[in-house]
Amino acid sequence: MAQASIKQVAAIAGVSIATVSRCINNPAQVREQTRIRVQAAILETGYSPNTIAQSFRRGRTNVIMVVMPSIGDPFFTDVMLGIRSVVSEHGYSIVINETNFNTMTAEEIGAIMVSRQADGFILLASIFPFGNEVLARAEKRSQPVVIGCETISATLADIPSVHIDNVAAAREATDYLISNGHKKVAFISGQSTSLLTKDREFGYRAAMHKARLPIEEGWVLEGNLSIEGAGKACSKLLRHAEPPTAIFCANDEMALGCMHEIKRQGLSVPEDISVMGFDDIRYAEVMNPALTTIAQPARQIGERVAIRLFKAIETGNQPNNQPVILPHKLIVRESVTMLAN
Amino acid sequence: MAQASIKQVAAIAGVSIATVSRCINNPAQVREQTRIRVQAAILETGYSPNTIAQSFRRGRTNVIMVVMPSIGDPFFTDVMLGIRSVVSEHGYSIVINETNFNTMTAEEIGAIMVSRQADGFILLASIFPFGNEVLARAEKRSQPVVIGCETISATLADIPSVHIDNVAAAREATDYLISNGHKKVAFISGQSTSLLTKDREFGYRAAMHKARLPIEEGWVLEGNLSIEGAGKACSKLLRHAEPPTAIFCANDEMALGCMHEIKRQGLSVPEDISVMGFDDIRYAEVMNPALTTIAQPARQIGERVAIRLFKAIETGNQPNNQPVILPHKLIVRESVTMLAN
DNA sequence: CGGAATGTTGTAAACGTTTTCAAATACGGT
DNA sequence: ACCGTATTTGAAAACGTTTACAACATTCCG
Repeated sequence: MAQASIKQVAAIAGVSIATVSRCINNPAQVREQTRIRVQAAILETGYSPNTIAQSFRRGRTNVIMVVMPSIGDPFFTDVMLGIRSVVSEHGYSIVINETNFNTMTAEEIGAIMVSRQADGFILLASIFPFGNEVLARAEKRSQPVVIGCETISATLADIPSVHIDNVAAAREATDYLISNGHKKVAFISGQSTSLLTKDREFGYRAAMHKARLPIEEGWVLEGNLSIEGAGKACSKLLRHAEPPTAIFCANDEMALGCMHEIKRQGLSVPEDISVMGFDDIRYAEVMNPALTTIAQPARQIGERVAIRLFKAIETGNQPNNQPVILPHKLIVRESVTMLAN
Repeated sequence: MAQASIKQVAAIAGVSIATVSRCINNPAQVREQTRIRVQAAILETGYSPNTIAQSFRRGRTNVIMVVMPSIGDPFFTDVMLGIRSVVSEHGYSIVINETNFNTMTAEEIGAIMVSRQADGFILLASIFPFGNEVLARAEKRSQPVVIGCETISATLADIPSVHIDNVAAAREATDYLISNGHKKVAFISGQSTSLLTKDREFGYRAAMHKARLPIEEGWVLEGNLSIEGAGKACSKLLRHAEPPTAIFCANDEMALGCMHEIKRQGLSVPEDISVMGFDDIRYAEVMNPALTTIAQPARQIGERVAIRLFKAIETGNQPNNQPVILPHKLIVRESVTMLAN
């Protein structure tokens, strides 16, 4: 037997479908005696409303779509924790859409957003070049968009966002390395499409410049935010004519890749070379040596992003576009040490 | 201006909505001259079909729902890789539903599945007690279900599944510890609701028993598949009157937690105590010492699960219920060493 | 007891699409 | 030019809900 519809429930209970609908959505409105009859019919048929039909009719899905680089990234997973807590408080569900670390084109993302399966979007990935066009379409059907973690290009400055000050944090991290006597500091960035890691690179360069330290050709490399990518970059760094004494990675995952590669080459962290990460994922503390890094308030970012989104959904307006900047924190552990000389 | 509907496109192109629909879904069926006019109208209005309406009308969502313990778990993330590749080949999308490591009740999961938002389900989590009732409902509306990784309770034996032989793998892991001279081997399991880790515990017990090695009271503890949970369990183990010389963890995440705790207590792996994991997540190799563990063919599991699901979707039948058992592999690294004595 | 006010229910329209069926048109062959 | 066939199109129904509106029933008050 196929799934029961509201019609069959109505027939069995001897009422109209409107009454059944009211029993479900607004029980107070229907007489107790009727309600009991309908409840019985629902139980008997095993009826449950067809969500698709509901969404269709209501013009509302009660779904939030989160666009993120990868579900495998522990940092974004922590952000999701915050998002989820707020989203489920509002009785909404989450649909996750991965960009596979930004390899999806803006058009692909746009196509997905356009298909109207969500009432709002949270963008944790840099979608670039991300046309205003896509956002205009989202706005056209009043689907608010909030950006988390990522900074965004100037042309899209009017989209609300929640993130830390990546430039300042990277500067602080680099300063810490410098204050530990390191003069030769390398940087491993993310993909060139990731504006967020560009900001971190900018902070690194600023700190080096301020300390009047040169950045040798070949000290700034692109990992792809992965262990493997960083391993390759690190290997190049170690073979560099002027090898760095410290490596600053744009995320922890890459820092782990570096540490692994350094060990593989028979060197050790931090004795031979210091490594600094970014994000403070849960594996950072567990590493040996434990990873010195910058902590982001991941969960809190998630919460704030979601809160802003729901404000927009509920008021029907895009939230005000002032970016929310949350504090970061340098976490000193064992992977960076004072340069002996 | 709100989002254009098919009606407006039809009006602009001077055709019926049926023709517009055909232009999108079956272009060969419409005359080129007409098609061009319609295309122009689509471009002009920025029209894109309302997916909700399509799903509603078609009675098909083109969505697969994956129920998994946590998106933060690197192992399941790898399984997802396999699932995704197959699913997107079929032009379907994925909706992920987390059980937060099985803290969701079977009723909650059931409610989600029941809401008919997906054409099929992949269960990577042990949902227990998982009533036949829920599955019956899924069957009623012909939504096939395939289980991955998890073994399932006997009563549900007729659901198709894809997984490794967890009992044999755990036996092998334990045998490896024993063959390294370890006689005092502890085991940290997952939550009691996780049948999968029960199987691993069973394998561990079988190997110990076969080697005529006693399992002291307090050697089998419950972590909750997390770093923290394992840390606590490990700490108890280290304070045990008869402390083990090796700890076998039901997953790698917990093995990392153990290694961290052991280090925190001023001991070292593997000199003072050996640690063995399970899953071979990408962090296992990066650890220092690198983690000895059992590798599961995660990606392949994902692919096979998805393939079975689509076979069921396409034929309209539940796939045959023979479980597919994929091979596991012992990965020897550095965290287990021969017991000196 | 009349009527107003309130409470409860049913009818029917609407949401945007796909699809069946029939009608209309084009085309090829004589 | 005409018929038969193939191609192209349109009208209308259907999917399962929610909801505006109207109708009916009940209660309350004077």
